[in-house]
Amino acid sequence: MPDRAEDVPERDSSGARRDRILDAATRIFAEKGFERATIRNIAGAAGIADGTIYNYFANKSALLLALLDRLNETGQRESHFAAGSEADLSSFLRGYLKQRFATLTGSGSDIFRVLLSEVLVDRELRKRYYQEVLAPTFAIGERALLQQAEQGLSRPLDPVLTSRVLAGMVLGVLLLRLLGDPPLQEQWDDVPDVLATVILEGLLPEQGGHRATDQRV
Amino acid sequence: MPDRAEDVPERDSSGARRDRILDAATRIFAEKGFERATIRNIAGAAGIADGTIYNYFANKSALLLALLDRLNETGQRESHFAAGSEADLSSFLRGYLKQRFATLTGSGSDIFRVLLSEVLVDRELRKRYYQEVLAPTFAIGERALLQQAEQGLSRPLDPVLTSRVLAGMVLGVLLLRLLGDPPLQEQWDDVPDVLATVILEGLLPEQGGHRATDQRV
Amino acid sequence: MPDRAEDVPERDSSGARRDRILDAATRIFAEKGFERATIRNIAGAAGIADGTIYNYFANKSALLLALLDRLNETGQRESHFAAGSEADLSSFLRGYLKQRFATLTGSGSDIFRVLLSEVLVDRELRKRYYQEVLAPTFAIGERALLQQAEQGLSRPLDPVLTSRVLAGMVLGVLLLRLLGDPPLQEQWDDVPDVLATVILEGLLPEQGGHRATDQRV
Amino acid sequence: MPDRAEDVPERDSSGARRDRILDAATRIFAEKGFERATIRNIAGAAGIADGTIYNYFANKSALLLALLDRLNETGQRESHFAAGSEADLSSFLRGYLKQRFATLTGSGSDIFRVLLSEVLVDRELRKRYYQEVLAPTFAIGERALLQQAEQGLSRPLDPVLTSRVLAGMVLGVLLLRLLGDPPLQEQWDDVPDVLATVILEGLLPEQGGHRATDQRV
DNA sequence: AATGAATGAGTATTCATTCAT
DNA sequence: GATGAATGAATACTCATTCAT
Repeated sequence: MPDRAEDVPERDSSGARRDRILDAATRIFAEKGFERATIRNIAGAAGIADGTIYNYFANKSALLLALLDRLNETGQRESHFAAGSEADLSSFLRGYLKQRFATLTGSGSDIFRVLLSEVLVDRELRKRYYQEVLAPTFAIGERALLQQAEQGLSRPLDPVLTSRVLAGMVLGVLLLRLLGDPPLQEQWDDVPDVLATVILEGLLPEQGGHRATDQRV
Repeated sequence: MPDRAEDVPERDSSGARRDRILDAATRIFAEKGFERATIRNIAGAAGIADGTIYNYFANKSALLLALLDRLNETGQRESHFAAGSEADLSSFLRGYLKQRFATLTGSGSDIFRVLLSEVLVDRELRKRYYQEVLAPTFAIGERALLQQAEQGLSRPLDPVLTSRVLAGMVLGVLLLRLLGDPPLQEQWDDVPDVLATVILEGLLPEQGGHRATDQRV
Repeated sequence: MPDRAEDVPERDSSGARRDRILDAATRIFAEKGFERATIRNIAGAAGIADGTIYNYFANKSALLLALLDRLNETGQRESHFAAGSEADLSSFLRGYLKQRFATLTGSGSDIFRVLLSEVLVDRELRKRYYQEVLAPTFAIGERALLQQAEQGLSRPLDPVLTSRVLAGMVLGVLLLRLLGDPPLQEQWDDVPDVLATVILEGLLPEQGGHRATDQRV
Repeated sequence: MPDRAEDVPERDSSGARRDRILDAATRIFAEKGFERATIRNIAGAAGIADGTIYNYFANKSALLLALLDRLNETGQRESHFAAGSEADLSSFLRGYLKQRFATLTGSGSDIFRVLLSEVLVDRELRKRYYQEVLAPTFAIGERALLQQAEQGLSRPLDPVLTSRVLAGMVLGVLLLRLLGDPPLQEQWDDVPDVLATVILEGLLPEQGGHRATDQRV
């Protein structure tokens, strides 16, 4: 059984141990929330002594910040190709949605849940989250919307608020999934398309019948 | 001495004292979050002794649940008239948005923030929140969307997912505001209309130019 | 058994409980020193729960400061009559010595030992001790020495350094006793007179043989 | 590379490294006190790894004991010549004072401060300090006083208590200096003479006016 | 009902010491 | 010998909850 890395901790490089701790923290934070999780819980889950955590992180809060960094790295790695696809609005949007949904689903969604929970309630963390995650996202969104509008490819809506509305849609749907909505969990793969359709074409029925993108679910 | 109610709490009816406590809890929870708020903080803010809180609430968690109930009551009171307005899609949507934005803005947004923070991280509370708040909302939304679609007033999108997408939009935009986004805080009054326009007509430019609702910001 | 106050803690006035805690702290500090004494030790010795200590003192350090205050109060109470006796040098000195020896002997010596131990090593506490205890003592000593010198009742030595030398003698002898010197412990009552003789007349043999005070041991 | 010893510790003889550690310990102990100093602090100050200290000392306490030994060695080395000078009382005393003041001033005073702080509070260390430092000092003092008295060179005071009183004076003045008294720090060089004068001749004014030693400050 | 002192379980963090490399 | 990561016992302090008054 060579791949039982989880159970046989011996031989850890320093970076690997740091990762083990963050993995454990993710698990425990996801289960109990940041405040209710204890260092002992996390150390136990990581299979190390309490004190060892402090060889890698200054304090409990630093664990959360490290998770934020992790989320950021993942997001940036994945947004590389998204930045290049500035073709038409429709494919840009679908690309963006896929990317965000990918980042914040799976194990990333656990991190996101705890992080969001704390961000809502910790002013300092909130500021950091805004600067490192939201602001860059908005900046990209505004630029893309502006480009689209200039080329006549989208309605001339206020790019600032519109980027918020779009990001909010993604965030909100993700949030509803985190809150346990069964349909969103079961049909999660269909969501990007519904979302894209609503965003692109709206709820109102077509009047001319000759819109470019027409996607229904 | 009727107008000393706020400053000099003496002689409170039992219900009024309960309310005082919940008001204090709202304030303190909003400021520090549920876990970091202490019973002593709340008692102090309410101008009573620590122990007195336990005459009105079984424990600290019960305070949070009571706040959830409060939020529910407010929401239900305000959704009465919204339920009746099943006119056209546009006015239904704008009505719905106004209502939700009203409920979750102002002092309600503080409660919402803490509640959301805990809901994300407490399974039991999450279940309750889903059953008491989200599920009813979705039910109303699905029914309304179905009606609209049957009458040909909206595109025939999946009402289940679409209701999630719509609710998610509202939730997401509110969340971004709670996370401190300056544009959303400064131009909050413009948001419902941008949201409505995107939802109703989408981002794509009009092709026939004769859509019923055309609202730009 | 009405005076078993130590064993039957029930019915404590608030002040009495504070005193119980300080008594316990004195005992434990004396036994193990400030740093090695634990709050649990002290609470146990006081017959109360750990947390209760924090209803009376902000933290462990506050216990030490309170002991310093206690020592101060005792000292001041006893120095009342000493301040009045500004008769001749000999009786002033003997009065001063008796007073100081009294304050810093018995249960006071335990407090003094711990306090001194910490004062040596804690800059903040040292400053406070100097301002509250030593500086006032020196001020009194300098004034008295000056008076004596002006009236020709003492040699015209520098009052500033001489007051230090005198205070140092007392302190030093006390210290040697605290360090366990058997002769000082056994013949403690004789010490003030030897001290007084040395201070007043010096070690050198009399040359005129007609000095006022001549006391040997 | 002979002059890089201080900055670049590489290639230390074993004894030199031991000394480096003790020097570092002296510095750190003086700054924070024994209990609040950490092995890591000391290792850092010595420019070595934490674990290395345990190749030279059994544990943290052993560092303190080694410092005590160091102080002893210094004291004994310097008391050699003092022991020989059994001329007259005055020069004996002044010699003794100079010697003690020299030993316990400068870098020695830092060691002394920490040592004293711990000695006051650690029974075992206290016993050792008494046997190794105080007892021998008293023995020498008693013998010297007896000699002086037998030769009629001093008053016939009890040599046991008088030696304590004399040692106490030195100790006490030093202590007051350690406690931060500004006059003692600024006029430290004048102190031995004031002390000697008081000890030899007392405070009382001369009556015959023809004493041998007459020293004022 | 109101009070607030008392409780004591619970927790983040520190740090002397060990030991594999 | 030197290293420094790992250990885990130890501890000050907090705070929800109780209950005698």
